[in-house]
Amino acid sequence: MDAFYAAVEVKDAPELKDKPMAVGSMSMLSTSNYHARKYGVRAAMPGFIAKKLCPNLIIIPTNFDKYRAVSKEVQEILVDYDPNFLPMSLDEAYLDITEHLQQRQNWPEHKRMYYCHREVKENRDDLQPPCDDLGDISPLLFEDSPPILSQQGSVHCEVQQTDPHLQSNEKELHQQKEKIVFGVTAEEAVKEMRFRVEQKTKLTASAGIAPNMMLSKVCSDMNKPNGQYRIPADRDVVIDFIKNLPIRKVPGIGKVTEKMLNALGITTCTELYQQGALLSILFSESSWHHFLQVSLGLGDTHLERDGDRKSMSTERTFSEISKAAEQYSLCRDLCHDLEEDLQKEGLRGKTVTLKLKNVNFEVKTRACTVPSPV
DNA sequence: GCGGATCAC
DNA sequence: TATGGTGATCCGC
Repeated sequence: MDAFYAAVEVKDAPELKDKPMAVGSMSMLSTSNYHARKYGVRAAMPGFIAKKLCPNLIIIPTNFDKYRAVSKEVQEILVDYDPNFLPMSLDEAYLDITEHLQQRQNWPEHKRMYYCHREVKENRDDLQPPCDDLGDISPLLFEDSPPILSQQGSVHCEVQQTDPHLQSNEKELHQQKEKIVFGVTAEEAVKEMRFRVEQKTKLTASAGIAPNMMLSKVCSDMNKPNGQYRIPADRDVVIDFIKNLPIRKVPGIGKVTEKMLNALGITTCTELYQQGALLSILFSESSWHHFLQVSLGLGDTHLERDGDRKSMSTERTFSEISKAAEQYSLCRDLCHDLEEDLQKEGLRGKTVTLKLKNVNFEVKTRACTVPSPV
């Protein structure tokens, strides 16, 4: 989902739409809308710094319950394409649409047909002119260059307008429907998926289509926001795509690894491959193996669902305190919170770690076993 | 087996 | 004023 938390908040408070805004607090932002990003305001940035970059930034506190509810709506659509899909967070998931595509080849048109519903207010003297209501309408299908319909490969996609008179005159609103038929290719299926998500939630999503998870993740960033990108299952195309790909784009290669590889003169995946011998000496076997896989465009093709959780923890950042009583009090609060979390999953007799964390120092209690009952 | 480092979100 | 919280993995010891 594009700028998910921010998009949800803007949807619920349309006056924010054209303003730079972010979700989070003065201490930490979760995400920002695209207006704010123009100023360099990014996720994981402290709000007070974001404010220096963009003094007009509006910061909305997080409403996780809302995001969870929207996330559920989206996931109800994803199930149709892969009942075994793998959510990575509230706004991101992997799907294996191999089987869906096989089925889809034989689907008659009506199973790939959707009505684009759009609420149109009747002209009334006490209402604003209808053109001012366009804010309610999906940019997806009604902007001058609609991203989904104008993308390559959309030739299978038809848009027809039904007779508006058939639907009109229902109280103050009438439904103006447009019929859309999606094709049978992977791209069409994914466009359909994103179309349904936007129709249902009024939020846009981006997608990557590729032969494995690593590549699809990278692809999903290519045409963000509100776009998609496909790498066909073709060795030459994959190699070509990987060739100039900055290693930092690869999931699993973070800031630290990037710096280490940069120090070796490695910036792209081609260089990653070329330095294989050096890497096999400097890094562990498994790291080297991972680098090699990446540099060849290889990745997991199987969506493995996580098993049981392996740990549960609670941590809190606090301002510097030196009084023992206050420190103990914090410990007790942490223990209490962790106990509650354990209760929620009915976990007892598990090993837990309590962690006290401060900017300048970190105190860790030893792991202990939660008595049963706590 | 543990803790530190790293990473994703 | 002010830089988060949770879970996973890898690796050295």
